[in-house]
Amino acid sequence: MPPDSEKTPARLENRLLAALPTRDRRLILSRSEPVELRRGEVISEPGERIRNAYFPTDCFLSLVTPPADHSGLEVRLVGNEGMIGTPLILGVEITQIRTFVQGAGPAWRLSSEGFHEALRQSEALEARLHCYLDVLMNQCTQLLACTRFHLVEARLARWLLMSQDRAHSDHFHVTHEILALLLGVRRVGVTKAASALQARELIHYRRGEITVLNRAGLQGTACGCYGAAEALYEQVLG
Amino acid sequence: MPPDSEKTPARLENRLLAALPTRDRRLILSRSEPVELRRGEVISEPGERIRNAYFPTDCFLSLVTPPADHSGLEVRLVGNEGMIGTPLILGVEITQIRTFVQGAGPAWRLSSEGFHEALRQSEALEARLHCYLDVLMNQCTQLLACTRFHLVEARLARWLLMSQDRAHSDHFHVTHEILALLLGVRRVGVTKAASALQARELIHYRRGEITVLNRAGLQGTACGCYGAAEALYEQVLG
DNA sequence: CAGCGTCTGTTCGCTAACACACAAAGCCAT
DNA sequence: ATGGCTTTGTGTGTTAGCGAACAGACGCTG
Repeated sequence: MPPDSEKTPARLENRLLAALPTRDRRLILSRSEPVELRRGEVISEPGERIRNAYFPTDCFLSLVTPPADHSGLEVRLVGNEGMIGTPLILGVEITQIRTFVQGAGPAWRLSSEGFHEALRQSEALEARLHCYLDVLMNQCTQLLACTRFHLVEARLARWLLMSQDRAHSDHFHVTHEILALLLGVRRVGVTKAASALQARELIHYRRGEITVLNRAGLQGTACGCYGAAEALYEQVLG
Repeated sequence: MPPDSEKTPARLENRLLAALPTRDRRLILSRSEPVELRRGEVISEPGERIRNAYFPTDCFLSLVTPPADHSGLEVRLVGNEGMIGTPLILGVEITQIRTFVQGAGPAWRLSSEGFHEALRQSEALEARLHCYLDVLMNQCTQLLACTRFHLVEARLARWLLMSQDRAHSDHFHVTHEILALLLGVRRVGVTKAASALQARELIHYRRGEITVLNRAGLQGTACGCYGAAEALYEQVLG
């Protein structure tokens, strides 16, 4: 279902938690506190210890490999369908990637200790997060092929669609510069692809403010990876 | 340590299992049977149910996204440092990728039921496999950047080194055609890169038989991803 | 030893994306 | 309103890798 034109005012839930039995959901929410994440806020850097887990409710974040011998590359976009701090599920407390906030908004936060307690006490939570991990691994291999074979314009269209889903709005903030970092291409490449999309009236943008005008058109331009990744999630966790 | 010039005759163990306490190792080995995998043998296809888990002892396998709108692409190379059937660790019984044998040799095989029993009864096994999963996820993101940014010649050199490690020999079988499928490039691209390496006397090949002549030289040509991926494994599981 | 399939080498034209450099336009603050 | 910063647009030349097609070399098998 395509999001409404305006941000839905209704309170959003995190989809990993919403599907749990009431008891289990209470168990984890009782250990959580609501926080507001600001755009650009950095949640983790490679090599750091993971202090908190986050369950986004109406915000979304990018996980990227930081610029090293290359320019940087997004490996995952997480909204209220996922969580931040997945290594904790496996008992690992060190992250290898940078996480930063793409779209500002509320999330549940709990300490790694609190998360572990909840995980030990709720089999339903553990089972669901295990399924989530499997989806992530498969989405990662999909992203691998996508990044290798598909053109920048298609990959950009895909990113915009995913972002629209996670923003729950057809409007969100992101500059060409940032997109270049996420897609692993030059900023100029983004400008070229984006203006092509704008020329076809699929999107409109202006100084970092992007609006999706024609979602169906974007889907036609995006590679099949868009639908495939979402379908996999729905099939396992939906 | 570089492998010997000839295949080591000593019986190899699977490194995930070898590090377990004796009790736990017995637990899982008692449910396993030794099998010989033949080169080219297909272990799984996308969408299939996972019937068995495998712990390679002296063989190695490729996991690939099958050719779809593109040519195919290797997502993982597994030898006696890993296992086949990782979704089972998360309680998932469906695979999304093709698995086939790259280098023939012995492995332990056990049914998915047997694997689950062992997993339930051995916390040490579960903990170790969880760590393995975390390593895999990180290696996948690394592969993503590598595939995006590095040149074919460097990626080929990396693959040869990884393959040499897993073959425990400086000689193994693989054609340019297969390599093209694994690296996600045209066969011609492999031929070009491989002849460059051969011209510099780093390798020798002839009709699918490849020999590594100068490992240090190959390492110089390969991208840093080679060392990084191995180091991550050693750090967590070594 | 004839024949066929497999494997490797080479060529030609093409294009997506690169690197570098600079211009213009919008927005904010002093 | 002016100067400075951020964001977007454009232009030139280069390159790695693509697609398609073909030729030679090796090795097995009948």
